[in-house]
Amino acid sequence: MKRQEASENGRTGAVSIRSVAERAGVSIATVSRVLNTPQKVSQSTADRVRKAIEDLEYRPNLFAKGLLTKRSRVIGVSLPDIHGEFYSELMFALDDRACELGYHLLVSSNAHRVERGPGNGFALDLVDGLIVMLTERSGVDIEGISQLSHPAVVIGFDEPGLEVETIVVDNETGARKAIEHLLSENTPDRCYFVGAHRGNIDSDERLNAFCAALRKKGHEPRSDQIARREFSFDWGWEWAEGMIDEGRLEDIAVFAANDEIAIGIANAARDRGIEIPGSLRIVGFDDSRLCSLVRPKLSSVRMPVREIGHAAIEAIIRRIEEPDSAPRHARLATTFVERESSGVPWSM
Amino acid sequence: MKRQEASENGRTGAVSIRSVAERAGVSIATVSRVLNTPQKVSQSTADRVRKAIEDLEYRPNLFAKGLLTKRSRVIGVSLPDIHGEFYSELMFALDDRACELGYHLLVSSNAHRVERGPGNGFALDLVDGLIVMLTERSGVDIEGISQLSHPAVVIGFDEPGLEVETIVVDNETGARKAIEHLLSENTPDRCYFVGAHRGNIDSDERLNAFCAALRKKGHEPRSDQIARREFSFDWGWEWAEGMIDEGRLEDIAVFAANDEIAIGIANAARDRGIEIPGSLRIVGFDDSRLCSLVRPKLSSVRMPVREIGHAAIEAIIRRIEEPDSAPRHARLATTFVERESSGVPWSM
DNA sequence: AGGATTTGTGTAAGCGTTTTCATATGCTAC
DNA sequence: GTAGCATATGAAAACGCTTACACAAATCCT
Repeated sequence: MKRQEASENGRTGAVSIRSVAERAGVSIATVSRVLNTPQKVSQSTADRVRKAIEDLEYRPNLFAKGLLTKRSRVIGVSLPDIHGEFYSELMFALDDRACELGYHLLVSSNAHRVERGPGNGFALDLVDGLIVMLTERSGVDIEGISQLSHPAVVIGFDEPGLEVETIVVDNETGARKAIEHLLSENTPDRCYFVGAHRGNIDSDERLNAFCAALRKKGHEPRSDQIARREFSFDWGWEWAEGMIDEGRLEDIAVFAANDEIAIGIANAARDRGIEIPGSLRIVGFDDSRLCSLVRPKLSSVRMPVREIGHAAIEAIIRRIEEPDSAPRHARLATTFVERESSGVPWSM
Repeated sequence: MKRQEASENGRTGAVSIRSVAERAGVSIATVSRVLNTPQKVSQSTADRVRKAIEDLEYRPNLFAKGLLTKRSRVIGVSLPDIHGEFYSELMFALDDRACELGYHLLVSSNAHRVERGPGNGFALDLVDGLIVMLTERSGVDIEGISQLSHPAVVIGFDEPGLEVETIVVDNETGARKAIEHLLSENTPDRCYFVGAHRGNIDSDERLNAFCAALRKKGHEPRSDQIARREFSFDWGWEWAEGMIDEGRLEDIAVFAANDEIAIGIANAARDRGIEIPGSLRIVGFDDSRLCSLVRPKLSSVRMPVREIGHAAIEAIIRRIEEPDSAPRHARLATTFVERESSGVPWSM
């Protein structure tokens, strides 16, 4: 009914280091050495042991191993409740590098929610280290993270004297370029920012860049130039509808805090016959694949997602292997990507 | 420099079940029982032990526990190299349910690639069970999966006598509805299918539904009505350009095997002044968020992503807890979602 | 009231590894 | 030829936990 091997070894895991040792006619210590420190074993014995391992399809028990070594080669990843392309891109990047370096990913998007379900928190004690991604300034105990008994890396939040390794994106550079681009054709009093709620780290930083650029032009942003709610298509749409109703969506430039908002605005404008970029110029943020899928193609600011993922993995592994090294703080650049939606108005 | 607690307990893990036992004045067996079988311990001792656990911030060592119980409450998830919304939605659904049931997710998109990197294969022996998602008919050893020493659930592939639990999507129902919808306004000889390469399970099934519907109308699909390459925007675009060059993209209906292809086609058509749905009617597949972001809004076929994720988790946990129960085979329905891109041609 | 059961707790035997220490073997060097 | 050393292997002690078994005390029955 079952397979030959299966019944031969009895049940799962029945083939232990002991079986291998017996079959190869050596002690279990030697088997262990063949696996971990081959240079300490003579060629001939090693070959014999390896043969036995293969014959028996032996795989070391990771629990036993972990019990001794306190290592699992598993990295915990805690993500905020974000959806969309960004999530999958980041996961791929993380997984990619982790795989290369012989690690695995234990993922949770719920980990940060306070004690959800019976699996209290994370399988914290199984992982060698933790990558935590933050998007909100509040509600997270950054102090707590740095005092975890595990090595940790934080993505998305940084602060001068933080005792934890961090990786952040430099929203400022890309955003500034984007806004300066808009300001080259529109006066600062006719530029608008549409973002997520106050407290969202990225949205706030993008807004700061926006305000700074306007001020540099000698214009103090009016409160009506700034709208905040959430990172969604619907919010962009709604905002745009409101503007149109007041007859104010023409001959202006909008810097949206992400691509979805930007597309919401663009769609509303389009449906009401407002030309992009003829009368309304728009720049999004994230440079997601959406940008090239919509018409006109959306100008945006590129997030270095792959780089973030790779850096995070490398950072956490460094922390795991050299826990006493000083935590580093990486800052990855964003870059403005010009497409059609922010073209020079009369170029059409 | 460090925290009080930290130095008190020495290093990580220094607080073991033994420390708790001593502090509470009981044996380690009792501590273990308080944690695992509280009903076997008197109220008063239990309280005392729990107090000690709290004071010491004791957390059981999962490796030691796993060594005995052979359980980690971790589920392995192996995903194919898919990008986009689908991935993140599925992950959320999986995580969501897993969390609720006290399990964690060990994820890899590389696991299926043959022995990539030093972390050979999966951290297979740490997980209690495996969820494997398949998209290609070839290159995967389904026999191998079913004979893994671990419980397993396969998403995306099914076959009559398979000895492994499966969860598949019924591409046929939704696809048929979609095509019948197209056929209500277009003759079968003017309907086209644009999909991914042969061998992709979903694309093939969708194509089958397409052909079946056409045959039912008494029309044997011509080879030029079927185009296959990949699930991408660019492929859709390219196909459409080719059709336009031959002057054949008008007064027809297209069933695309996913939303991206559909949008590629729609964009190409739009740029060349072909009206949708006036002259070209399109239906996509997946019902991703893209559908509502593009203009005209894209008709599509909804994949029950959340349901798949939830079902997969429930299935694998059932297999873990009752390994001898007969493997079930779930088939989840898809549903046609009508939007603008497939509207009645003259309704505009 | 005395044996039978139930209840609460401790003792100790593993679980499958890694790793220290001791031992044995074969060399090199005097 | 024997002291000295590198090399190859084995014995055994952890690692932190669960659980079968043993035992004492408290509870129950007739």
